[in-house]
Amino acid sequence: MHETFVMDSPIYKLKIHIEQNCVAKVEFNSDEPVSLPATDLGKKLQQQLNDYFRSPANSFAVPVLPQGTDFQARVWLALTDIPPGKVLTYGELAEKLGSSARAVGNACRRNPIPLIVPCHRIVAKSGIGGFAGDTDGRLIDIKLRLLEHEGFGLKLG
DNA sequence: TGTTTTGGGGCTG
DNA sequence: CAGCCCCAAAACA
Repeated sequence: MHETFVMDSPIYKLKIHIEQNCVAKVEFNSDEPVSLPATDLGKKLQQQLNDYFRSPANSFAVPVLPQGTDFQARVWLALTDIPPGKVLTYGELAEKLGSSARAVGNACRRNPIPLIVPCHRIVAKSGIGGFAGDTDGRLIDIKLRLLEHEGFGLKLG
């Protein structure tokens, strides 16, 4: 089972990919027209996203497609333990995992499901860090706006 | 402000 | 396997 839909959000247009009844990928660069989810999971996720944008305290509870190396999976799982309104540095998460900041950054950079797997809650000790594979531009702006939505000022960066 | 250390991952032979 | 390169970091001089 495979479906893709595009939804609008206060932050950006979101393109959601669903495979094997799991969320598989999220993209922010869709210029395609908005389309409606067809599956139960798609509808549920759309609802959760709307709830999140209404209030950041609403987090996500959806199955995600197993992907990546063992280490990447460990990092991505750890990300889901960070609640809205909290941020960790790459180094702090690395310490929890017995790894290094550089390696954690590598894994975050390859997170296929940004926002839902909240890699935006990881920042550099000095600076904003990257988002969705980029280190500047539009995607960093989205990261800043997500963090702002979750209660942080625009001082990061 | 450099420079070095660092660990995961991809690529090549 | 080794060797080499790339990185969303951080420590250090």
